[in-house]
Order: sequence, then structure tokens, then C-alpha cells
Amino acid sequence: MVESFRPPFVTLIRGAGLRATRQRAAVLEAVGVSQHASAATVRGAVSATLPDVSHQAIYDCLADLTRAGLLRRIVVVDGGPALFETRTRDNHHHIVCRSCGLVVDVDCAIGSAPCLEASDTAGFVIDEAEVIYRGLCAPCAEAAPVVNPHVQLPKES
Amino acid sequence: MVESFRPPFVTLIRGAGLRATRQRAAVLEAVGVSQHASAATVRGAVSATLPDVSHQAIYDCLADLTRAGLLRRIVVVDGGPALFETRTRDNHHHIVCRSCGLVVDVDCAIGSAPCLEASDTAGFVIDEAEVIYRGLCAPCAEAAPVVNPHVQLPKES
DNA sequence: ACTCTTTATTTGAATGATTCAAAAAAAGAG
DNA sequence: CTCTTTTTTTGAATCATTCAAATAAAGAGT
Repeated sequence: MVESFRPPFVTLIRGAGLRATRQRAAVLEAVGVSQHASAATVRGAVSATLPDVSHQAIYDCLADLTRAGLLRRIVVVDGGPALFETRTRDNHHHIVCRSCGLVVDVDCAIGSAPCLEASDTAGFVIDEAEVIYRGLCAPCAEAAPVVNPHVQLPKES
Repeated sequence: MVESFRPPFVTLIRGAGLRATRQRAAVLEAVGVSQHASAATVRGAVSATLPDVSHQAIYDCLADLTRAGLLRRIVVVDGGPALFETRTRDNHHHIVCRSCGLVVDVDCAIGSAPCLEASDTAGFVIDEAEVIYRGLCAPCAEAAPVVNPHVQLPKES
């Protein structure tokens, strides 16, 4: 059952050396639309056009696209699901709202270099620095009279 | 069956407003000894003196001690177990070896302030910045002719 | 020390994101 | 259009962690 793919996604996928399947195109599109989407979110979006996608296909596509460099995988909430984004290879970081789980991109704080400067590298050869800022987004900060440090974050962003 | 507790741990625990139980003292000691220990590691250490500790007690103790500020909980490996450490409230960061999982503390890179300076806070009220450096520790860097970006990290540090 | 109320621990089952494995289906080279 | 390879489906399994009810220990007061 061959439908018409939206060219750009297929091109991207083939360009990354992967076979262009409906599932992969849909997953890539879904991640692009829903910024910082979890596998569950992606599945929800994809099933709008492909009602019978298996969750395994979602996980496989996300893993393949991530390995191919078309997606980036992040985990910003302890115990929460992994999130995926289409901005790759630019070493940006993230701000996460403790209350609603909103994730926003931030450019590297320390100049344009991938902020690999640790005060003491303890002999390590460092190739990546991941920075996660936490706090409250504007709406949540306004709504919160007292910040409760024990709030349980929603598992879904 | 009251044994003799090592005073310091009991004092610390009571000082934090918690009841001093054998399990809590043993857990606190275990985390202090095994730097960056997982719940499983802690259980292993604790069961040397308390052979019948339940895993639930380990999780409860770790959660209680963390809530009381005597422990800090971190997750440095995607999908890996949470690790606990006794250095709290000093905003230090971590370097993680991609190969062997070794975790080492690093002081904040951006001066002594808790490096909360994001380039653009997007309206968020930020209260924490978590930094995780990744790479290879000295022994692993020497042992690795080619760095394989797909190595699966051991779940245990 | 002894009793009582509160808080912890044990016991055993459940959750949820993710992964494994085998069979069926689709992609794309020739 | 066929064939081989790669994907997807299907269905079960894993692992850290959590929930819930019953039992036990802590510590204040006597």
C-alpha cells in the first residue's frame, strides 16, 4: 500500500543511508512537529496516519534515526521517558520546567564551543558536556505561590 | 536486637529529623564508602551487616536520606540506575566514563556560583543547572584504539 | 524497664519504559 | 517482477522502581 511520501523526509532518510519507510518518515515528521517528543507522543502522532504502527516500530525508528544522526535523544526528567528532537549536532542544552515538564532549547552558555571546560578533568578525555537547567516556566512560576521541591513531575512533557 | 551504632551516622540521621534505624545508618555508611553507589550496590554493602534487608528498605532509606538532605541522587547514564552520593548542597557536577561507567566529581566550571547562567532563559526562573561531562577515563582511553560511539554502558557503576 | 503511638521495614505484587525474539511484510537492487 | 535484505509486527520479557498491606522497631512518657 504505497502512498505518496512527503519528499523532504524521504530524502533525509535516504541521505542518511536508511531505507525510506512510511514509519520512519512519519516518525521523523512527528518529532519535528511535536518538539521534544517521547516515544508515546510520537506513537500518538504517527498513528493518526498509520493507525496500526506497533510501539516496537516506533522504538526501532527512533533508534535508527538517532543512530543515523537525524534525531537526538535526551532524558531530562529522572525516571521520565526519553525525548527526541530534530536539532542535532549543534551542542545545545535544555531548560526543563519542574512543574509542567516543558522543555526549551538553550544555546551553549560558554561561548560557541561545546562547553567542554571542566575545572578539573581528572584525567578524562571529555567529548561532551550535557547541561540541564531546571526551574519553572513563566506560567508555572506565576501560578506557584510557594515552590514545592517535592513536586512529582508529569512523565509526559 | 540492638547492636552498637557508629555514633556519627546516628547523629547525622537524628540531626536531620529522622529516626535512627540500623538500616538507615548502614545505608548512609554504604553510600559514603562506595562513592556514587546505586541502590543495588548499596544493598550489597548493607547486606554484609544486615543480611535480611529488603530492597524496599534500601529504596525507602535512600529516598528518606535524600529528602532529608543527607544524600544526593543523580542519574548520569541514560537508562541506568540512580546513583547516590554524600556530597550535598555544594552544586558539584560529574564526569562519566562512557566505557566503564566510572563517575568522578567535578567542581562547578563557571566560578563558584551554581552556574545558573543560561544564554537565554526563555522566561524560566532557573534554580539549578546540572552538568554531566562524558568521555573516557584515563585507563579506558588508553585501552581504546578507536572510540566506539555505540558502546553499551554497564548499568552498574 | 514497660507501654503506647508513630514511623519503618518486610513481604509480595505491580508499574512503565524499553528491549528481545521469531514470524510476516515491505524496500529496493537487478 | 523476483529475490535478498532490511523492517515491521506480534507477543513476551526485563529491570529499576513503586504501591500496599501486615509486621516490627523507635522513642516519648511513665
